[in-house]
Amino acid sequence: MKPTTLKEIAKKLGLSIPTVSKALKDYPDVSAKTKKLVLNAAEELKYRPNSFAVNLRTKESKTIGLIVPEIVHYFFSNAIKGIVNQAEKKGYLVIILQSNESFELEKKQIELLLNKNVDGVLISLANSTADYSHLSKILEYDIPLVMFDKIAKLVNCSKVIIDDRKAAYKATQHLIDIGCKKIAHFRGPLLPQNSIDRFLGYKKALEDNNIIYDSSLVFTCDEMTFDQGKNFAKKICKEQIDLDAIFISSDLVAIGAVTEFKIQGVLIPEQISIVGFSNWFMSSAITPSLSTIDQPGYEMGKIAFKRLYKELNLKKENKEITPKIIELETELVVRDSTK
Amino acid sequence: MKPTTLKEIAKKLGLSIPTVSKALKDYPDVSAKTKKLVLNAAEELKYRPNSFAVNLRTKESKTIGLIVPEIVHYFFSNAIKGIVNQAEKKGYLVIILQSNESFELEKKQIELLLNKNVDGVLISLANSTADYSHLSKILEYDIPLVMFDKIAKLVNCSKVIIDDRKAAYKATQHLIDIGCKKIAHFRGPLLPQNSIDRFLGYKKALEDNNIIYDSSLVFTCDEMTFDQGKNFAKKICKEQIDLDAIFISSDLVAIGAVTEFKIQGVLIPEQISIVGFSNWFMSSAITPSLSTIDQPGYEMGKIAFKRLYKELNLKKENKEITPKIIELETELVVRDSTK
DNA sequence: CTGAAAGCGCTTACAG
DNA sequence: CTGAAAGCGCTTACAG
Repeated sequence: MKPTTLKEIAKKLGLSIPTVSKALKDYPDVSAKTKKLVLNAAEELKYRPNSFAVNLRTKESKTIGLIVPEIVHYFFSNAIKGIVNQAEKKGYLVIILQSNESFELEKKQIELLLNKNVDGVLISLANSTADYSHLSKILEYDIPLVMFDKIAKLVNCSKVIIDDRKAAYKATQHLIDIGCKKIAHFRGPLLPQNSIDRFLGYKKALEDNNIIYDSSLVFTCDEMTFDQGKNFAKKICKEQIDLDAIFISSDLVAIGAVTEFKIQGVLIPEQISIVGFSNWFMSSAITPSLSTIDQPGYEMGKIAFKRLYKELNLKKENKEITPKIIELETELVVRDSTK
Repeated sequence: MKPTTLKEIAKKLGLSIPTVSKALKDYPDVSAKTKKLVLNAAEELKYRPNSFAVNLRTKESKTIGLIVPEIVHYFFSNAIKGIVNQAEKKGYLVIILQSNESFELEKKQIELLLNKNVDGVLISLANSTADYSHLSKILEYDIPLVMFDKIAKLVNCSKVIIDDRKAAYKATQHLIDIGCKKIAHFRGPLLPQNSIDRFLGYKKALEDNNIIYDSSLVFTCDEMTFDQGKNFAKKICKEQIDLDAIFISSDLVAIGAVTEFKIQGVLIPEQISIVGFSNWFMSSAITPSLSTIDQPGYEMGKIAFKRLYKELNLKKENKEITPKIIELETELVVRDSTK
């Protein structure tokens, strides 16, 4: 079945194409009678505007691009969900791309989105992204850009983030409050701002409580996996590293650690208290349930889109866009691993 | 910065628009000298074809639509990943939508995709989808459609599936082989083909082994959640239901059950052997590790796109599309919960 | 080898 | 109230 065009409706009714177009768009200068005729014919012929033509005329596609480092992550798939749902509500469709934590891929994908003429871009950066010219390029083309969670401070666009430093501080302070003195930290990779900030928050909490920072208690994960958690836990047991608590930058890693500690017979929280990060749904399910920082993925996605939507509209009205940093509150969720 | 058009390049070089267009597309009837000139100018002016105009001319957008019931599911996010990666390789972009297991939303979203003039559609159905006219509509517009995992047998399009019945049979047979005699089943909701087939495979295995099917041993989950698993396990303990094995249609539900059984002091696999379904990454992580059926999500997504790609090309060549059912092999992964 | 012409399907400013 | 005209930016068949 071929799609119907305005031309066909016009021909059928003996009207001109502009009149049909205007009738369908309910322009005030078309007679009610004509409108009715056109509407009926459109219905009958199952008219559907050719979006390619509309895009070309209006210079917008009502489509945005989204790049995340990894789709298969509870946090990101939740963020995607928030973005997609919100976008749909506002009449926007979302093209999704995954950088796979690769800087090179991320650059290529931004090219793809620019070639596609998306109206705006939402991005959470790859861990390996160290240069930001590909992002500046988006801005140069006057395409609204909003970064969320994994951001680059140096890029002058709106950002939706949590205060990682504060959240990490809160987590560490909690461990101190329940009496822990030798607090280790499993941190994320070196480059991403999040891991840096979480590490700094951890360190600051120690300092503020007069606990001497000991770099030998900081373990750096190159990948945030279950096995990393297991392995570090194994190492701690094997080398009998003396500690009574760990603040771990990711629930998945934390659950790996908890699993290994259980196997090794280490009691949680009696011997080691643990706080994770993200409030992955499994953290409430495991035994002992995991204390953690709730990182609102769905909410972040939703708000990132909302901000982008605002900028999209500002642009349409030729108003200036002033980048905005939106910081969402995080909450410490206390569970059995710190009781 | 305004995007450069062919017109601008033509003007700059004193050439016509068609010549510039052909030079950029490396047509053989343009002189090498002109090509060089044009290529240089295009580079310098950062020319990028206006995709809206290209779409309108070529009548294709190199974009496909994807609808899944739920983005935040390990299986689906993996399938999405497979689709997006494969599509990118073939020069296609993917618009993603989530039906939220709602039939109504699914219908609306198909309208959105048709309005968008996507080149093809990939879909995994909502549990509540009971009527298929919205899917037939896609086919009526000659838009290639491929369903994966959650399919409707009645729709005449290509499908990528696993043999759920066979997989369930395999899982149940394994429980029988290790000596279990009173085998329960936690099944999924009533409507989806998958839950039906898995149930039938379970039943068939019992029959083939002369074990009498007992409907009181079948527990129906309305949602496949951790808590459902916990709750059914709790019920089994409380009512002291006599069984020595359970085949559970989802790893998440199975892990919920395992967690509850551990709390209740039921030994796995000594008292109850358990086989899950999907091979979620956590199933190898928990203790005891969970035997399960490996359901290749990434692979299914990849192959679904490949099939769609094939149909997209057949359509371009005006060749007829013969729907194809592609069945992927599943494997039983034996772990500690059945040893 | 180059370019004038037509057209993809729509929208909108303008004339009548 | 209706329609002829122009144009969005490109591609392609055709003339020269």
